[in-house]
Amino acid sequence: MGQRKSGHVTLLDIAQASGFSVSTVSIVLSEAPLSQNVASTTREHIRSIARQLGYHPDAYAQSLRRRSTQTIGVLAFDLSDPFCTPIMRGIQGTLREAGYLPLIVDAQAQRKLFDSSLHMILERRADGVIVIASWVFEETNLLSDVKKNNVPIVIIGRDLVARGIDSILVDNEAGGALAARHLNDLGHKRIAVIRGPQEMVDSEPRWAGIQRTVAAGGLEIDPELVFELPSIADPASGFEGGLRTARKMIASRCPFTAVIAFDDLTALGVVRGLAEAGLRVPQDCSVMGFDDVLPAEVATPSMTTIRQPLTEMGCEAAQRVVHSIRKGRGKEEKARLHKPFPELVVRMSTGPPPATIKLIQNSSPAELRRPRRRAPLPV
Amino acid sequence: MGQRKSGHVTLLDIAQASGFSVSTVSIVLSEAPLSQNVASTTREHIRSIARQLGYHPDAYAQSLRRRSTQTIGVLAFDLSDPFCTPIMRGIQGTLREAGYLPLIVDAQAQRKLFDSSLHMILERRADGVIVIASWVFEETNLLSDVKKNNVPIVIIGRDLVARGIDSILVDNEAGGALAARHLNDLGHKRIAVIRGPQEMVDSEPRWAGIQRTVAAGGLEIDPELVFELPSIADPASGFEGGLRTARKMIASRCPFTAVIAFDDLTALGVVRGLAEAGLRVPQDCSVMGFDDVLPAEVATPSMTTIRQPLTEMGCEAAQRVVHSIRKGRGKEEKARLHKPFPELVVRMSTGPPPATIKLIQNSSPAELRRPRRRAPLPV
DNA sequence: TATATTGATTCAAACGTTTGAACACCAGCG
DNA sequence: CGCTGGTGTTCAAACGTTTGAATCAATATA
Repeated sequence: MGQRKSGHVTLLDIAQASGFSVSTVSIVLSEAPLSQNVASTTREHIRSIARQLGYHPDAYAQSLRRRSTQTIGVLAFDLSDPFCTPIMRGIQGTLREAGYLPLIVDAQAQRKLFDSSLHMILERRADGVIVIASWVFEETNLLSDVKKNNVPIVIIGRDLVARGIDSILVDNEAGGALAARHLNDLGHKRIAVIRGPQEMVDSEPRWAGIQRTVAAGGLEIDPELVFELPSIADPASGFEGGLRTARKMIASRCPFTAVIAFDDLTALGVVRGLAEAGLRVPQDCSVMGFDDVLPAEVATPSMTTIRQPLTEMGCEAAQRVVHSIRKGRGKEEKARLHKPFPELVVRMSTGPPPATIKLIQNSSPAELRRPRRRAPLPV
Repeated sequence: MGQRKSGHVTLLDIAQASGFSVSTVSIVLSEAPLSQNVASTTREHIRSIARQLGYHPDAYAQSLRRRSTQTIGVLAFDLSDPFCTPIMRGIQGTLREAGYLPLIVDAQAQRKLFDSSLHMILERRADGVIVIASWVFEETNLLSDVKKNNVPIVIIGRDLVARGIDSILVDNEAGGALAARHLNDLGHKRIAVIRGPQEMVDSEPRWAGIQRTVAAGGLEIDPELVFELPSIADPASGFEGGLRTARKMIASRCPFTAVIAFDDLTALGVVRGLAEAGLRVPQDCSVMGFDDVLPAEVATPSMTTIRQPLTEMGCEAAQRVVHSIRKGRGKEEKARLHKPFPELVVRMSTGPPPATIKLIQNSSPAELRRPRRRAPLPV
């Protein structure tokens, strides 16, 4: 057959097989403007041979010559995290429309892979970069290499405007407020909160939003009911963290009727922990998550949660890079922060508080043992 | 700065900045064997300039020249399906070790994207291809183009040995048997089965395995309790399908104490449907899934399921392509089928059957209405 | 002194494309 | 006959690398 040593069919193969020159073949197959001038018989002939030989143009050679790859590097902190997938959807949809190809890279929740992945993207000459960040995110100075090679970059899940990088980050404060408001409206007075691990930037503003709202309702959160997930490297740790925290919560015997968890997986862990203790959701205790990922939707009871507009965020990110690219490489615009609004999704895991708080059914019923009073929290 | 019109720092830039030739710079930076001969002062000088300018070699130019991309195309039918993610993990881990880069492509559960994605992979000159198939999988003749360009290919989730393609597919028959056996051991006599949509190849053997095992126990499955998911294009349809089927099941008033669902998402749908009718899992009815994906694990009650060794399957696939590549391009080995064994994972969604079957609590209790006797099913 | 040997560096061709410029042919026009 | 203007095709350079062969000192060997 027409195989070269490389094993791939090239223009030269087709040229030889058809009797025309490489140029002509190229012009025909790439449908260059000049191809109008090529005799239609020739065109057909060349095309048929190409089909027959199973020719596919070499994207590498093309990009080298054209000096543009039409490619956007997409660096996801962990492709197996259900949080990433709707974002990817959004990105891919938009990129496709714009005629760009995503170069998907998975950091697999490993810090060290972040750096090498970025390297890779640079070497692949992506025309732009989108980073989906999360707890596993190295403040790598490779980001400045990206700028040095003036490749536009957008980051989702982190505010890096200060470093001159376009950022997209949900309004966490509003999200926290939304959650607190919902429980407030249902009549909950004793709400437990599981904060995210310290290094997560989302954690603080969500907590602030919760506090602000609870305070507005004339209440406060009992400090004994505030927990924090441990710093983690482990990706599926959300669920485990929630489970363990729930156990702790119950063991502490400090009464509560609702839990706001840091994210959906954590919330699912809490549900499990409550179930272990014989507590039903939402009859005995309401549980809320954050993000709205698939497992939250398909669990029973389905999870009430604060939905991040993940798909839209992906679209937005893609639009921005593409825009930056088209705008022209030199044009340094001021980096902007986009703060989409989250949305309350009421499902089945929340309801009115129980008439009496039963804490642990199988041991001494410690109903309503009021905890010692504490000083109000600092604002 | 040292920016060319392309906006990327090249060897030439460094050559000019350092006063050495492009060759020398290349030899130093790519750490070619010859670089031993280069004066160490020169080496350092060149390296420092490269660092300073933020140089990254152009993977396109490199691959073009080296005639090898060290890249494996990975075509996933739907990256947002939790089924894919452990496979991807396995693939990526193994590829990384072997020094290959995955070129991840997402068909986003759209048939038409399959073709263009394969095109893309060919154009990107992947040294090999791994396809993760499922219901959305076009029997595209592009697969023969892949062979024409003699790129080794492995498919997961489909048996395409007949077409000369290495295949990896879980032993579905054994899986079905495992599930049936488990329920049998627990003492269930009236088992409902939700088969997969017709076009899914997994469906038939699973059903065969179930039947074989049930028959071995001297029982049979009531044909009234056999359902089939509709043919679907929609990806998240598993859950919906399970939910709807459960409703139908309950409405039919034909008694059952356990359900074997086609996959985990379907099983979660069933749980929801049962809950709607006030039935508890596993006290009133046991439910089993298949695959063992994340949502099954974090649901409460956690889902008893038949685990596919997805990560291992990914590893295996990667090893095979890499092996085929190393083996040499021409060497046409006979295509093989790898049939990994599934594993029963007992969790909380299954238990002994209830003493009395309560079907729908709020309407007339149709306990144990025995269905009309049927002829035994064909083996 | 002539000739290997080694060390440090460079030449130049090649990888598979694209594309501006050039070429060869033919028709029609003055 | 010399021009102009198509039409159909090819030349050759370029994209950024890599690499076998070549170059050129300087030093060691005969």
